[in-house]
Amino acid sequence: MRLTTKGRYAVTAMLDLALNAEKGPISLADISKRQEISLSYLEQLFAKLRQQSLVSSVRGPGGGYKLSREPEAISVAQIIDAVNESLDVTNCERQGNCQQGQQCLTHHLWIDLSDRIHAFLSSISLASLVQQDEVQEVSVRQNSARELGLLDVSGVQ
Amino acid sequence: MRLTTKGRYAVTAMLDLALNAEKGPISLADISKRQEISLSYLEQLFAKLRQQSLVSSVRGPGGGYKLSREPEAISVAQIIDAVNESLDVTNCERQGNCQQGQQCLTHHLWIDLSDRIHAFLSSISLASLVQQDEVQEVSVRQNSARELGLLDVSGVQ
DNA sequence: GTAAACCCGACTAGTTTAGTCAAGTAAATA
DNA sequence: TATTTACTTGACTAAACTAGTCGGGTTTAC
Repeated sequence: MRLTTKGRYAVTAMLDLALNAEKGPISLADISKRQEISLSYLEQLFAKLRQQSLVSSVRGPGGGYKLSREPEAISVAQIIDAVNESLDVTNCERQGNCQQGQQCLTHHLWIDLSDRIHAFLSSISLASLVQQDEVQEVSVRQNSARELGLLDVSGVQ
Repeated sequence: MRLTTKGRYAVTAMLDLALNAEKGPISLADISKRQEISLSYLEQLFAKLRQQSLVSSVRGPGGGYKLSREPEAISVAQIIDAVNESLDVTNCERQGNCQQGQQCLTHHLWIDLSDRIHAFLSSISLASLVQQDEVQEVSVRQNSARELGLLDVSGVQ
């Protein structure tokens, strides 16, 4: 299993989309500024999110991305899966052939942990994240800082 | 967060130690054969396990490693931690300075997931693994296959 | 027709994993 | 005390992956 910035960026970007949904299509440039994620990298991630039908795109000026389903119907697990990060912590991809075609000593333990991680992240939808107080606060901060021009966003990272 | 063969090997090797404890010190060569883990790699892992006082070593002929505590007092989380694999899935190492010194949008989510993974693996001791039926079965298989010479272990992987 | 935005593929520096290899040191037994 | 077994340490490495960059497209609103 890996859970790196790739998966975290994807979830963060999708949450940004959910939070700003009422503004119409959101450009990757906007997400890039608000969330401080490289635009080119976002393009890579959104290519995969689009392939998995989690977002749809609108081309041309004023275009951008929007969620292709209700935020209630998109779980964090689905997003991480879409960008090819696996939540599986077994070595054998759950097949039980970890040692000469048979189960290794700790197979059951890793299956169990994988199931718990998956269950947790499947139980969390974008909609439930949007409702959290912490998320609301950060979102307000991000939007106000930007509108007030307080952040020098130009060349940062 | 990473959970790779490094952490899995460490847990497997420690469980092997717990299962074969009554035989006295267990050599890395034995663990290497039973669990099919490279001897040199085991040496690296056990150096770290010893530094964290999870095992103690006995030198000389007939020597090897043994658990330095009761198996009830060693958790899977401790073992993974000892070999420098982090169970933390945040980007900021829980510090909350993920975005320009303040929390990123998904900070709380990753803290929550990290806590759950840690709680799960902390709740599992070597002793509780030893008692599991699946583990018992695999252990019996490993020992009998070896004593009967059914496994060609020489050049495999 | 031009600019805003998405789309796509090639490339890459750096890090980590999962080891190998070689040269030791410590201690039990003959 | 010689020998052997086993631990100990450190240097090295191929392959894979991450987290990007770069350069060119294409689509569409105005």
